[in-house]
Amino acid sequence: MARRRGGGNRPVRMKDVAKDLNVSVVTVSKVLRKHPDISPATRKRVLKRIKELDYQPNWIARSLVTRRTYIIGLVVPDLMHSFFAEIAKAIAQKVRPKGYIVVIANSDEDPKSERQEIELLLARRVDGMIVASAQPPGQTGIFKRIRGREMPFVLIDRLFPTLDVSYVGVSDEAIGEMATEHLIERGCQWIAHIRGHQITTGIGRLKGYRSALERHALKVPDRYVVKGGYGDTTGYDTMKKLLRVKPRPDGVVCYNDPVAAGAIKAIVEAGLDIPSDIAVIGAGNVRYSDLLRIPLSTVDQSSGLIGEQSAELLLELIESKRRPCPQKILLSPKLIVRDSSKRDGF
Amino acid sequence: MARRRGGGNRPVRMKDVAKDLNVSVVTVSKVLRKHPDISPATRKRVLKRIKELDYQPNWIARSLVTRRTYIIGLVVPDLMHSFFAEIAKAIAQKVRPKGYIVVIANSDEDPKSERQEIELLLARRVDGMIVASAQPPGQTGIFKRIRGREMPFVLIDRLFPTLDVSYVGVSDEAIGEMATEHLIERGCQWIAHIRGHQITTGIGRLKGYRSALERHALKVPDRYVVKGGYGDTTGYDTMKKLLRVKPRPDGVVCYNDPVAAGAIKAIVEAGLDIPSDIAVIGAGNVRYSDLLRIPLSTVDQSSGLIGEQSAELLLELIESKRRPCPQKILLSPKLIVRDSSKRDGF
DNA sequence: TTGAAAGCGCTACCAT
DNA sequence: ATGGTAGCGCTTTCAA
Repeated sequence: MARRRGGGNRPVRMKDVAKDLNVSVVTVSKVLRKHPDISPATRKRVLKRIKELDYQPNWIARSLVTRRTYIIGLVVPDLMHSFFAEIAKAIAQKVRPKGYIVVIANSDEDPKSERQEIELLLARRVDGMIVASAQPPGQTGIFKRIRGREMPFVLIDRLFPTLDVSYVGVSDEAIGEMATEHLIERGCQWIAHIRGHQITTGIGRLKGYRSALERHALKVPDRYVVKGGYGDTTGYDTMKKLLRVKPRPDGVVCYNDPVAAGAIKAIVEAGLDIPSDIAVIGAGNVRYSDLLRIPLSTVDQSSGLIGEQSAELLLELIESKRRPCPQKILLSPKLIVRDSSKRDGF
Repeated sequence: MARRRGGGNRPVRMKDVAKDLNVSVVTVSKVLRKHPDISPATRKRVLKRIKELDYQPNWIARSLVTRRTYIIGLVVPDLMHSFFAEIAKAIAQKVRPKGYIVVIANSDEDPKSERQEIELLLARRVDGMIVASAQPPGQTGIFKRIRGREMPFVLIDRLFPTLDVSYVGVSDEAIGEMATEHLIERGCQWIAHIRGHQITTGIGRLKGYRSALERHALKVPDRYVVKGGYGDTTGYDTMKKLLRVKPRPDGVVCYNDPVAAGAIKAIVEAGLDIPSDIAVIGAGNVRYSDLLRIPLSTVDQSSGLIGEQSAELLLELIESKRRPCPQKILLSPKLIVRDSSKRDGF
């Protein structure tokens, strides 16, 4: 007994368990995989010895045979953005009970780096991938490559409409519309938009902003739409410019919460009141939005749900023999009203 | 040629490359691992065919032989806290060039869940682990287990002094001292402390707070130290209590930035001015600290550096034959002065 | 410089 | 219900 514990201290193998019990390796293997045709007596003996020896199955060896790694790859533009961190967390939670682990890759919002990360995951033979892509709208080559490898994958957050693949996210157009609609209801007349440079999501929100205005027959000149970029600080600088536009905007729809936070700072510094002079709304409902001096109204993108649903979709793709058709899940945005937009209507 | 591309579309193997070229599998293998004794001619032919067939080595098979997975496990209490997200990012960046991928596990600040995650990584035979532990101070069993498995690992952020293991982080005592010292310099007399419940880091910062006061012969009664907990909102409630203490504190050292953000909110709501009535300082220098209405002074813990250094340490442990002795790296905290503490001294 | 053989630890398949 | 055999795709060793 207690063999292999000497020189080298290598981990216990099935063979060791089997030998101790005078059964075959196959029997042990079957017990581990809960195979039905094993007598209760043998099963018990095996289980007992396994515990005694602290045996742990070798995933690598198993993977080699089954061609399954039980690893899921997640590619995000920026783990530091709490939106993606939350998605990552939700995914990990969802797949863990099924035995999968999650490898997170950062693309840093760079298309090329994203492609490299995906190649790496491909080479590692993960069982499936979830990608919030930083590719520009037309660039779908990498996704075709993934599909060519017959690797299950799900896109999240950033939609590529021309592509027939599974997707989970919130309609950006709906986000833009909902935010704008809200400010209109609150009596804003001159609603500006700080748009994101991130083409795929930025365009959608801009479109939503425009269609909401249109529906309410509000004419707002183009100079009310300004580029805000993506970073934390850009909202600040952009808002400063916006304050010089005449007539001064009385409402601002921001691409996302970080941008909105910057905008708020600029408005307050200019000595104006939020929301009575200018109402502000963001998108994403990131964690700290409530902690800003003026708590920020926002459109929630239910990041947790995105994570859960995409994980579920992916597991289906992985575990079903016949590949189900790609499915696009559009989640509804939710309006969160805080102080930054709490002004009376007319 | 182009064999194995038919039924099933299984990935190309070394064998396929070899057969096409009339060389042995071993030769191909050697080329891939840059083994010296291969003629330049053969090498070139092999490389060419590999590219043509888009061959990718099977990591699983390789792992089975070499007993190396090239996977590193990272266990953090909360990926949503940008402090840990940044560490994760830095680690991934550091180890990637060497071919490692990183699996991130969340413990949700729960000791038991952390132990389970660690067990999982152990079972997966990762090459090494980096953990920011949520274990209470005395509980070192799980670390001994990791060591028993001869698994290289590095502790970060949370130090366990009784344990002789590698560690990278900032001295919590130094953080507490630096923050307190700063408020003293700015002329605060009645400095309160909102402490964290997180025993291992909370205790250290509290200690630093106390010793700074002592050095300056400032007597501050115990009622100036209150429990703030760990979440985002607790700083708010705690600060409210603190405002009723007489004489009213004119400075608050907060356990971390999220707590400080809540405290700021409470102070402003009470109609008091920051920093002239009360100066506030946090710790962690999280991303949004600059975006709060009153930009928050803080003690930076250089999360990026923690990631880099711990990764470096771990790689050393993994890649050196003879295990180097455990090394404890204490990084220096850095003071970041923003508006929340910018008041004149006396 | 090249390659045949053995084996990493497991599972699949088919006898018994 | 149990087990022998044959791999999975690679690296290692050693002989040629």
